[in-house]
Amino acid sequence: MSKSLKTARRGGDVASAVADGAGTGAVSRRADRAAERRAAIVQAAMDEFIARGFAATRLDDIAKRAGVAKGTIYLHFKDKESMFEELIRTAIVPFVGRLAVPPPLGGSVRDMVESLARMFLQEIAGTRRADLVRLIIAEGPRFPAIADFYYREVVSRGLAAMRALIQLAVTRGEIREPKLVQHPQLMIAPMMVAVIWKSLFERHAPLDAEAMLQTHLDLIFGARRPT
Amino acid sequence: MSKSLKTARRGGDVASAVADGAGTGAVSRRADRAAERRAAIVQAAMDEFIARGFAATRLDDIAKRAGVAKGTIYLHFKDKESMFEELIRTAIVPFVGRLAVPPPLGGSVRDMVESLARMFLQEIAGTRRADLVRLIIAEGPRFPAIADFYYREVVSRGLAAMRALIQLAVTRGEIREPKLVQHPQLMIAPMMVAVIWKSLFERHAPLDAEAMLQTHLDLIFGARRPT
DNA sequence: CATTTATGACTGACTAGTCAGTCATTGTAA
DNA sequence: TTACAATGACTGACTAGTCAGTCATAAATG
Repeated sequence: MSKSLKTARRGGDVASAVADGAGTGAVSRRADRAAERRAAIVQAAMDEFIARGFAATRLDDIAKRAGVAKGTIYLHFKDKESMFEELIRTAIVPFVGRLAVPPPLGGSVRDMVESLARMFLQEIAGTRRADLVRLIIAEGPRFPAIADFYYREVVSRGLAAMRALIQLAVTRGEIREPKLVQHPQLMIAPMMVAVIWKSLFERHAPLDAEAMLQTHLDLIFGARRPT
Repeated sequence: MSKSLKTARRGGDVASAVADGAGTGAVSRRADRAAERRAAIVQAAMDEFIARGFAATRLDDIAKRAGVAKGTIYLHFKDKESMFEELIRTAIVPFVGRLAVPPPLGGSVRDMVESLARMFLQEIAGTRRADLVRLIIAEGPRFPAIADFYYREVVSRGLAAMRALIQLAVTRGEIREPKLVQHPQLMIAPMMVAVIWKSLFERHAPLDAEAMLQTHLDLIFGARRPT
C-alpha cells in the first residue's frame, strides 16, 4: 500500500538544479516540478491544519492555497488522514537529530541547558512551530499514531537527554536536588508553558520567556552570585 | 440576542429535588424535567466535544447520548457554536470561586501551595477535566471568546493569587528567589505539564504527579530538612 | 382544551474522494 | 534536427455521503 510518493529521484542528476537566476523561475525537469508542488501542498496543508485543526480543514482550501487542483493532492497523499499524519511526522523529524545531547563539553551544565532552552524558545516558541506543538496536543488523542510517534521520537528522547544532563549536574554539584533526576519534566515545564502561552494568551499579556527561563534556572542551579 | 437560555429558575422551590428513590425516576415538575434534560445535554455534549473536538462532534451523537431528540437541543441552545462556548463557561465557573486565595492563615506558604496543587492534581489532572483544559488549548485559537474568557476568569486570577502567595513567601523568607514574583507561571508550569501528560502520554509512561510536585516545591522553597 | 415542550424526518449546503480527459514533457525514429 | 508517439502529472466536474439547523406534528401538562 501507500506507494503514492512520487518524489523519489530517478537516475543521478540531481544537478538540474533550480538555478532560477532571474526570470520566470520556470522549472523544466518533471520530477522537480512535482517535488515543488508537493512542497507547496505540504506548506499549505500545514498552514491550514494549524489554523483550523484537522476536522475543520478543507482539502479545497489546501489546494487553492497551494495553487493546485484538488486531484493533485491525491497524487501525493492517500487521503486526508494520512496526509495529516505524514505532515506532522515530516515537520518533527528535523528536530529529532538535535536531541542527542552534544558531548558534555567543557562549560557548565547550566550553560548547556541554557543554550538548549534558548534555542528552543527561539526556534519553537517564537515561531509558527509553537502552533504545531499545540496542534499535536490538540489532535493527539484522536490520532494515537501521532501521539505515539511524538512520544517516541521527541518526548522520550528529549527527557532522556535532559535526565542525563541533570545527572551530570548533580554529580558535579551544580544541582543540589538529586530527586530532579527522576523528574526531568520539571526542567522542561516552563518551555511548554511558554509555547502554550504564546499561542493562547500572548495578546492578553505578553510573556518574557527569556526572563522566566533565567528565573527558572536560578531556582534549579541556584542564583548566580552577583560576581 | 441569544435569549435561548431557559435554565433560569422560576419561582423559588428548587426543592422538588430528584428523590428518585427506586423506580422510574419519573419527574413531574415541568421545569425540573427541562433542567434535567438540559443537564443531560450538557453532560453528553461535554463528553463528545472532549472526545472529538468541536468540528468533528455531531449534534446527532450528542442528542443520542443525552437520550433526547436533536430538536430538543435547539430548545436550550442557539446553535452548535454558542452551545460549545456556553458549555466551556459553565464547566469553568465552579472553579473560579476557589481561586480567591483563602486568607493567608497560620501555616506556611509552602503548605498552602502544596494543598492547592494537590487539589488541582486530584480534581483536574486526575479527572476528565484535564481533557477540558486540553480542549481549551486545542480550540482556543479558533474561539477567541473562549480563550478570552479563560484568560480573564482563570489564568489571570490564578496567576494573581499565586503571585500574592509568592510575594508573601518572599517576605517571610520562605522563598529566596525574589524574581519568582515576576513569574508565577513557574509555580504552575508542572501542573500544566501534568495535565497534558495525562491526556497524551499516560499510557506510554505513567507520571507520578505528586512526587513531581514535591520535587518542584523543594526546588522553590528549599528541600525540607530531614528533621 | 389550550398551551407548552418534544420529536425526528427533512432540507440544503457542504465536502472527501474519484476519474475521464488534457497537455506539457520526454523519448524515439527518420 | 524535426516529427511523431508515449507518458504521466495535472485538472476540475462529479458522486456519494454527511450534518447543522428547521418545522410540521405529536405528546405532555395544567
